[in-house]
Amino acid sequence: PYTPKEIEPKWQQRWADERVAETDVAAPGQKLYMLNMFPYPSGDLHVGHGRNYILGDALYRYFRMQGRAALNPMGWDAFGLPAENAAIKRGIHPREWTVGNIGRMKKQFGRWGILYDWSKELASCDPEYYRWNQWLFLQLFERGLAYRGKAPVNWCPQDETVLANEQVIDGHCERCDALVEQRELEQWFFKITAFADRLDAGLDTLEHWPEKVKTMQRNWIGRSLGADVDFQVPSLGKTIRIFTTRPDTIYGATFMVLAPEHPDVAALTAQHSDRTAIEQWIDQVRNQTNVERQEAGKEGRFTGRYAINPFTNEEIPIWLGNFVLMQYGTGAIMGVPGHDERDYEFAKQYGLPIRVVIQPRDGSPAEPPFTIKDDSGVAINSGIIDGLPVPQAIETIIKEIERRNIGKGTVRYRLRDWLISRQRYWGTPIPMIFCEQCKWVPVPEDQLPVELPLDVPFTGRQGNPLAKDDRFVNTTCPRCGGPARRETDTMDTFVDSSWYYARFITPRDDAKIFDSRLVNRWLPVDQYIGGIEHAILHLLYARFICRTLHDMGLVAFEEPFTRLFNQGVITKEGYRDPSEGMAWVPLNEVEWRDEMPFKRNTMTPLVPEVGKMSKSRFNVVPPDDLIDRYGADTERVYTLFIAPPEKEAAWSDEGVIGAYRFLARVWHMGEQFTSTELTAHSSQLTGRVVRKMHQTIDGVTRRIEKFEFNTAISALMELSNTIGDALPEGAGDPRVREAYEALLQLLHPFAPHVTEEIWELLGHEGFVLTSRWPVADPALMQEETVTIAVQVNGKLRGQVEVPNPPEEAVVLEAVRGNERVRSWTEGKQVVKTIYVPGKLVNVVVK
RNA sequence: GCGAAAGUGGCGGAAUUGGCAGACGCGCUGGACUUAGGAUCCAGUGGCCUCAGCGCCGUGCGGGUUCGAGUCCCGCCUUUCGCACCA
Repeated sequence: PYTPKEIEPKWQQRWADERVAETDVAAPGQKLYMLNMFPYPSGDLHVGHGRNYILGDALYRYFRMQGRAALNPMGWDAFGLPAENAAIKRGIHPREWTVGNIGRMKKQFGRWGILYDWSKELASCDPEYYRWNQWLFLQLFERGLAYRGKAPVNWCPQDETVLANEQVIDGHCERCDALVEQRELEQWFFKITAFADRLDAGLDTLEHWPEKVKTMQRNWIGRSLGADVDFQVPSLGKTIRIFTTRPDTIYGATFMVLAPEHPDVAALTAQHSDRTAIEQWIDQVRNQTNVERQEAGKEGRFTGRYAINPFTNEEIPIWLGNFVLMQYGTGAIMGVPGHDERDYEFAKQYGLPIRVVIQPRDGSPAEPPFTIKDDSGVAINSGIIDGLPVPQAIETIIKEIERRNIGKGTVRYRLRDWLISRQRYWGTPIPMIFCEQCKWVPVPEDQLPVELPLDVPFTGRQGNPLAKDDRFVNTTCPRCGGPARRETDTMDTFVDSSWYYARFITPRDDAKIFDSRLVNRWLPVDQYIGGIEHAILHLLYARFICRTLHDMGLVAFEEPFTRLFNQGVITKEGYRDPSEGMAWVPLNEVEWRDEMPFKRNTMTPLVPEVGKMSKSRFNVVPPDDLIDRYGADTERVYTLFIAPPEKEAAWSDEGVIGAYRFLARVWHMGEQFTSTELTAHSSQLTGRVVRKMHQTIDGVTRRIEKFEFNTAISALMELSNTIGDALPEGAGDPRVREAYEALLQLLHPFAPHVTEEIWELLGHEGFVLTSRWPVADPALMQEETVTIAVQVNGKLRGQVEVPNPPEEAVVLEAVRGNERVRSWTEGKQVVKTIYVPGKLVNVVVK
């Protein structure tokens, strides 16, 4: 019988002992760098996590069988908040907690039969790794790409730290969902905006990235072309600069709106008739978050001042508005209510004039707000650009603006600099020292790493424990030797993950960040696999840091990941506790879930819900029971079979059995082959088996390359069924046995343990992994006979079996109803060749 | 609101190019073997009928192109995801 429980540990041990996945990066060969995004070691893995790693392993084994020198390393994104929270809550040191989790996860990878090159393992919380984070910081600092700046920043009151813009979702903390506050603080930033244009342009070169991810990055970078234009404000004797993407609508600008934070606001309102009221309003809006402002609707106040529209020379009122953002553009806009929805809404509310300056090309009247931007719109009532289609109008007006020296064509980005300071303990210390005399001084390279002290108290109150550790904080200034204080903020953990893929090549190098020669040989990563949740954060930061490494001359490429694949999540039916903040009560989920949707001890009704596996939803499937009962191969095959890998997939406990039965059948067939002598006896079904084998080799190969693992496995099931049909009589037939062995090889990436075991029982030396991937013979792939359906007047009139498929089939005449079909009636009798090898053909005759 | 993707049996999902719709698997029905079956094996399984016929209907809804449409075109509906005052 098929006993995965005995087979699997044996092979896992063998693979580990033989170090089959260890790659010599200096050895020659056609390189292939596979990488799964290194995980945060949060603890136990469930079958949902498994998808990602099983996928990568199947692919890795496939490439190895293709003879590629493939590298498949793994490491740990080991700094981060959960470790610190665990320390506060349970009194375990973050390091201890993290190391324990790493051990459990590593063991789980082993039980899944996943092959990683553990000789290259790294963890970002090790000083030997994070010292290079610090080194990188210093390099960026030297180049002006790391700087300290005061800016309104996102503050999470729950986690007591600042957050990057990328970590704020709808005004809430990405991690704990607390409402994020705006605070004016001095922090460390990386100047990612200096790379906005290159990061945007580079997306076009990423042919093998999902469009979705590229679109998300494009939107995040937010490149827009437009113009800066200066409007005179005679009463102040100065100009105010606005930014617009629609300079072609400038003749329709009937007012101007400034953000309440705009630096000229004070001067503009200084002599306002009701100064107190307007200042009160400004204060109120300033204290609102963007979300609150949006909820309030369009609100504004007239400043009492006017600007001059440089093209109409009209006086236009200057307003303040809650919908204008100081962070984008110049913090001032020209109001064109005829052609912008927001301006239109504002104008309607305050009775400002609306002027139409663009209309549809066909001359039909434009209904404001008419926002067409392509050449189906034409400028009207617009002086020098009258009659021009929008794109030309934009071009012409920008030239005129530049000629008159009142502005220029500009490119603006939505992207803002990356705030990397975190007021937390468990992260890379920022290697900077503050001295009253010399101000901020970088830690000299030879003093790296600045080590994180391990013996600090975790109270969970009053912020970062580092700041209270005098031995850490007090130091001397590297420049003047006077007393100084260390920076106690640590780096965002996304810094750690922005370059780890390069460190894997030479992970133990203690003299430099990595070996450029070898990194240039192995990188970029050929196949990167991970969740879509990193579409912006990690992948954008990594692309940015890669460019900085490129500019330092350390790497020869600008894009770190050639191919990207985002696997979908695995969902399961479960329940959600609608009462937030209630402690989770452990319970016997299975019994409880079926019986009553109430949380034990509380009687809080739970809401049925299908979703991602999580403890709070009571729908986590731990792999252990599953593997004990059916084996890791079953989980692997089921996980890949369940759905296309990029799609969300619903886990079904019943469905698992199908994968198990399949493997058990393959096993059972193996027993028949091992107990039968080869006799050269030919079964009637042999021809069919041989053809099926070649078709399957071809199909599975193509499907793996296209990440269609689900249909690759279904094709293997078909081959298995076809071979099964030829048994037991066929067991002695060498050609049937050949097909069976091909099945084992094709199946190996998905179910490595069972295929290894049978391979050995069949008397082969060595592992399937080191054997070759089979090759299909196209000549033997074709069907022996082709079924031709004959239709008359569109009705099926029978079928014709054609042995030894002809080069072409012949249509005598094609008809539709009583009508001849023209395109089919050229020539005399032979009208159209419609035979396609391997396919059913409809021959239409009269 | 804007943008993108997707709608196929009881379920997960198949279907190079427009060419046998529903592969493969789950579930279900019947049978075999069994003291037993939540094991295994065999058969069946889209719906309908005047129920075995060379039958009718059928891929979200309504049209269109075509000898032929799940697939292409037009218009709706629904769902999911992303963005959301970015001027």
